[in-house]
Amino acid sequence: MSTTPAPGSGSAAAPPAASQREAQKARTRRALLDAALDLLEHQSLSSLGLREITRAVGVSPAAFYRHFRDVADLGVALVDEALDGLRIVIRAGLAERSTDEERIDHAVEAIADHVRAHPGHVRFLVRERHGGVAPVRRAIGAQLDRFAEEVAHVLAQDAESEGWSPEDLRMLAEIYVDHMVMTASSFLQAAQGEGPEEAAVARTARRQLRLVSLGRRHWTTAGERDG
Amino acid sequence: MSTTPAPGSGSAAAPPAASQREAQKARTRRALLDAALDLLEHQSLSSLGLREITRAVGVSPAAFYRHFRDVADLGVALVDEALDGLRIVIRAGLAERSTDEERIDHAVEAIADHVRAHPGHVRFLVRERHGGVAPVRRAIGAQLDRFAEEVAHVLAQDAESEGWSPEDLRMLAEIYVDHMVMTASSFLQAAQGEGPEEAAVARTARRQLRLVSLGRRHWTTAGERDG
DNA sequence: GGACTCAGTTAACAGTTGTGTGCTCAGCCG
DNA sequence: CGGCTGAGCACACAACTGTTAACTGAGTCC
Repeated sequence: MSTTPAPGSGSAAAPPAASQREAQKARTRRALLDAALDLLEHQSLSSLGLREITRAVGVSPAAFYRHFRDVADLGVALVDEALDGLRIVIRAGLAERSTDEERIDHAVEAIADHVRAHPGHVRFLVRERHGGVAPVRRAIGAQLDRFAEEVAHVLAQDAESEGWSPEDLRMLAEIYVDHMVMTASSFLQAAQGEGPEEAAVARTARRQLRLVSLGRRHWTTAGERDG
Repeated sequence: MSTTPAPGSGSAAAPPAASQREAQKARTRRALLDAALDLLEHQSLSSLGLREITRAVGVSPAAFYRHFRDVADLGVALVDEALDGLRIVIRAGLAERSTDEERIDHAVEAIADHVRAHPGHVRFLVRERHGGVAPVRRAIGAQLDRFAEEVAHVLAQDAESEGWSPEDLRMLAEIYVDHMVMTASSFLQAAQGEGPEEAAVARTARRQLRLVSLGRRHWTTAGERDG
């Protein structure tokens, strides 16, 4: 049972005048979200039943409707939660470090930490990114899109990015974001004994990022054909 | 309703002495697989019901057991089908073309064609790669693993790969395989009006491959730190 | 302290699900 | 031809699903 707090709740999110009443409401809401996350370890959202969730929490099925319209609605709530955490971690890291080498090491380590701290949220994200529930899939897509835009913006401020078109920066950012998701997924598998161990995953991820970073350095001197 | 043949059935797969009896059996088996694929357009495997499939085909629920033990079992059958097709297409293309530019253009076009020809299979693959049904997830993982190994083997025969360790070749191959899956997924979204159009997806994919290819060319002259 | 709000309850609704048993009858084989 | 095999059928089973309705009672507000 995951009793870890929601990823976003680390720094911001002040308790909004909790009048014992809405405090209790918030607690069961959290319980529903957490129970859903636990159940989603072994299935995907489109097969997760409303009753299944309420049973795990210990409330009646009807109580669910006081918090969410749908299971899909709950899913969308989970998306926001899951990606807010990741964005904060990575963006802060990227902006500060100087050399490529440092940035790569830090980013990979940050991903590993995040996966260790919030495995449920990460699994949910990776699984439902292409999953069967349209609203959730769209929500994840939109969030990752926004994320890529931010990364592109950070990259634009590097000295190396001189002469890069916005389109190419965006393309590069998408490589990074996709790679991040894949790496997170690999860490997750490592954590539960499937596939290579965590150290090997980190090593491969670093090398891949280094190769991309190498391609980036030689891009403008070579590229610019193709329409 | 997809009435397209299975991806693998293009070149090999001779009809194994179809005695009208097992021919009919094979036909309903196909019907079950196709119906499942259609239904999976709007949901994921872990929520796909056995009765749902048989109802779509027009046979009784009990008939299902003559062909598959489980819905998960049917899923594994779909995995083999879906990846056999892709592997043949890509591997053939990669081995023949000479310059990077040609290979990239050809690979992206081959992916686009394959997605157009077998959207259901591709969607299934992308969706269930991280999906909630363990046997299917493992089957896809194993197949993609084998795929990456083959790509690494092809890459090893390039002149550019001199001095590359098997581990680094494998790392590079994984970039390519993951990128291929992501590209296929983007084409799929494009085909149904979500996200950028097909031409834009192809353009971005080509640029990304070009950047990776650039990193590859400068790898050995720069790399080889990190343990 | 009395009216009110509203998170959570109980009970019932009509469908649905996976699985088992025994049957039928077209196709195969000697 | 006659016997056998086995794909598909009809039917029944208990268990489960999402959703609605009316109700309860603790917390809030004036």
